[in-house]
Amino acid sequence: MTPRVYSSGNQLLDGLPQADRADLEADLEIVTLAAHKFTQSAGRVMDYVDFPIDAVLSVVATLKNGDSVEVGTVGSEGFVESDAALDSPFSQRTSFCQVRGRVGRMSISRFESRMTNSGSFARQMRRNVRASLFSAQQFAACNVKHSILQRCARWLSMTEDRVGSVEFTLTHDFLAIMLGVRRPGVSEAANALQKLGAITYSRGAVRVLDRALLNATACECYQACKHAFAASLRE
Amino acid sequence: MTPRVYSSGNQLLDGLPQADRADLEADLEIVTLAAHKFTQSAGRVMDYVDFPIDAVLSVVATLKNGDSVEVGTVGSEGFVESDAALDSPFSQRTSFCQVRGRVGRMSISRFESRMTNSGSFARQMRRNVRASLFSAQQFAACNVKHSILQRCARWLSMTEDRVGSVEFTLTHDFLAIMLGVRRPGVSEAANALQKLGAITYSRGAVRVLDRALLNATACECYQACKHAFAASLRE
DNA sequence: CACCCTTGGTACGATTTCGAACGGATCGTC
DNA sequence: GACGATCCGTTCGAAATCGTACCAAGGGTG
Repeated sequence: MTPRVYSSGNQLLDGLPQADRADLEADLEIVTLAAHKFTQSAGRVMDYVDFPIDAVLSVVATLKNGDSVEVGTVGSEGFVESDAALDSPFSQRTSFCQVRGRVGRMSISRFESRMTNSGSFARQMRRNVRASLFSAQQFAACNVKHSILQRCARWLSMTEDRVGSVEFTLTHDFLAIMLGVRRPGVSEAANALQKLGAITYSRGAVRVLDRALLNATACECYQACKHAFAASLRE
Repeated sequence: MTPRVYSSGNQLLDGLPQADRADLEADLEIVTLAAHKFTQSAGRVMDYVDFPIDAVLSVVATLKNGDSVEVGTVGSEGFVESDAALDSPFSQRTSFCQVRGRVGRMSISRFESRMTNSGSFARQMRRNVRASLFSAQQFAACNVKHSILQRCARWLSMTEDRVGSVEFTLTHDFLAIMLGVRRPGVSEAANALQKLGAITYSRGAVRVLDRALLNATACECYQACKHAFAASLRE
């Protein structure tokens, strides 16, 4: 008989050695987040760290004029916010729930305690930070080199992977903010994707019809980030 | 009589507690890098880590079509490459010397040994990674929201701070690659900055005439990154 | 001094994206 | 079933940026 091992639903946690997972359940509060619910604020002390289960969180950089641009997308492959694994209780960025779902929430004190007391835990978190850094860098290049259509397809591909469902809710307006472009720019791109047969789109609900086509329409940044996160879980 | 304490010229190292600095000299080889000399390659094992003294290094993301975009600038406030502080001997990105000068070079094995054996060393490195992450995220937003003129001014401001001299060498062509734009785009912006009286520019040599004006022409991202790196050294 | 190579000023039309606005369609609510 | 709010398709001219190309000036080299 195999021993029952707690499974949180977050890949980062579930990839930890059994010793770390044994007492994990007590440190995690399962919280269901509504779409657009904020989870961290830039410059504020973090009270907790979130390990998404089926929620998708977005990390954004906010400019002085109020514009926000997405600088990271986090699903069950990661956690929010990276700063906690870099010896800081302050979040440098704002984050919120992009697609409704559950997260495993750990108090910052328990997180920090695990960081100091478990080498395997600390390494697992840092490997994820590494992928997040890679991802932010990739976005920097992507934002200046790829078209709105490519970036839309990239975003939808990344989100589909994280949601784990071909359908999820998202308005053009919101996606435009994430990509740092105008709303009609997204509408045009979304329409093009619809005409291609890659997706259908209706009143804030996306459905991916042809995943391969969607992925192929996305720029290389989709695969690059996917591989970076996969590698960070594997190694 | 105050004890003679080794000073490397790199702020990150010189900000370490005395215990860490005591035997630092033996682990550092002072290397003078020529402009455009590569120091790390994406996907390759790192042999060493560089702590710039008066050199300025650039970290770039390279796309499949060969285009490179700068995703990090590193002077004496930091080190290259962050991945070493994130439990990985592999560099995720390519880096090279942007402005000729000296770096303190430490073998990856000595670096890793210090990371495991000195908490203060590890914390100092991770605080810098945190600033690098912030910076990469800021670039992502900047690249999609700010004009070429603003980004040129940002780049020149950042580099002037790191070089520690009002004059340094840099061609329009190279700056265009870093910013991910066309060379004539940079020429126009550089010309505008020259007409404003912020800089002079001639055959690959920039001279900053009016630092305040240059900084003011730059987007907020200049100050944001500056503060992030300053805070990472202070805390 | 003649040459060549690097550097950067400038111009061209093409393309993308912008900012702003209008209007139609769908949905929830009363 | 009427209403208001949300969502999105579409359009407009304006602006930024692109890709490409050509040429002039400066500097190094032989």
